Amino acid sequence: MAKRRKVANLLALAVLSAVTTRPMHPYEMAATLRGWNKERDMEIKWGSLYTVVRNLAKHELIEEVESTRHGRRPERTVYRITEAGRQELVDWTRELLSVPHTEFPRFRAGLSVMAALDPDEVIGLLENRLAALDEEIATLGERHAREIAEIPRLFLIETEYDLAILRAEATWVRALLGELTEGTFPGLREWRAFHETGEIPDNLRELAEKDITDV
Amino acid sequence: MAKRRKVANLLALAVLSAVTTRPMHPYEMAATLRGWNKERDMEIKWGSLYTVVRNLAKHELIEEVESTRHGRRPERTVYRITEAGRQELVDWTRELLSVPHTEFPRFRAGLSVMAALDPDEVIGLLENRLAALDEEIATLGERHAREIAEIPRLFLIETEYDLAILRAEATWVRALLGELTEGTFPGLREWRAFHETGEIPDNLRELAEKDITDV
DNA sequence: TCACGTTTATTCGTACGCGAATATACGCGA
DNA sequence: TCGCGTATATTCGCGTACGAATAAACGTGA
Repeated sequence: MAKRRKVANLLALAVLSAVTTRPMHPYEMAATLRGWNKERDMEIKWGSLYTVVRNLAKHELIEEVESTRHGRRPERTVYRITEAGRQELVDWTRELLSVPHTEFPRFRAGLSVMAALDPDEVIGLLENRLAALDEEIATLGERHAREIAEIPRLFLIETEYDLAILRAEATWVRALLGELTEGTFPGLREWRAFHETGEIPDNLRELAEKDITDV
Repeated sequence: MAKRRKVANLLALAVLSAVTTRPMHPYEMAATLRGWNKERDMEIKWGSLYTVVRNLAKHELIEEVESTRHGRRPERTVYRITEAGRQELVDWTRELLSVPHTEFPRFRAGLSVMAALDPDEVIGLLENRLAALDEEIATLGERHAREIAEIPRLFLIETEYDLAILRAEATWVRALLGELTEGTFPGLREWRAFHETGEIPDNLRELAEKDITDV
């Protein structure tokens, strides 16, 4: 499914959704998206805005309406969405909702090299993480409670998703921490020994060389 | 906390962890990382390998050991990790484990523009997603069960994390789907009406213009 | 009213990420 | 032993994302 988009940057999706409401010039798009708090939903780099807008126009997903100049200010080009653009917005949204895309959170990368640290240090680090997670969950939860009074749930749904995932991560970290502090994590002894003596256990050495043919 | 890394690409972290075991030349690093299934843990683009290695060397996190040539083959440069490199690996791992980094999964972006689609279509899309999620959870679960027999849990911990998050997402999607199919999702009527008539309800129009001053 | 910070609005330069190309060597079947 | 597919190993060129620079206009407090 997940096809190649003519303009791949997600900021383009946001721009399309903004110009759906009415024609705008780039800075107005930025203001609109900021007003909608779109920065909470995706990684937006405002430096990419004009590039993205130009690319959208190049591929005729939006088109120029007029170009005016006020006083000595730089020229402002107003764009409107095209039929193809409307189609792209809908099609892209469909894809994002229906096709799970394998993501690589940085925490996952960290976990994958966790063995590089002493287990006792890992305990401390995970405790820090957990505290930060709990705090973020609290903050987000309060904000959501505040906003749900004014904004239809349809437009806060991403926050609810976010909260669910954050809670799941906190739960998982808490469980792992439990195993580590209580010493029930299998292989904990060898892991600790490795960091005390600096010696790699035989079974691990074997593993490290797995699948590596002599080059 | 999260400071600027001299080499920011996560592939650099993987390279550092590879050359920790013994000095290697780039292609050997690739083979090692592939043997460790590092591609499951982070987005790895092999086209970036030589750039990353060069940058690591430039910043003296790894250093050249020897440069040999076999027959007419291109020259092979063997690198070893430096003390600074070892430090970077440890420090980076610490950061990844302890500091939660706000991520922007694509699904979140999709949810944030969900209103662009008809609710009845959304139901179908989410059902697709759920099916795919369930299947992936099953596959991952089986693989984990198979591998835990041979590999210490310490090196499968990312998979367990992955499973936990996938399960949480599946649960959340299932719940949302329930509300949509049973019609208990608040504002569902307005959402549907908007897509039938194409008319934006007054309270939404107001919202859409929120925070946008006349430009 | 004038100095100065903020908002409005866009352009520019470049680092670097990465797809694709390149080129040799090796294994193995016919 | 010859041909061909695959593995070995690295270089190159292009696009684009994005930080930083630019600059006018506006608001406001003294």
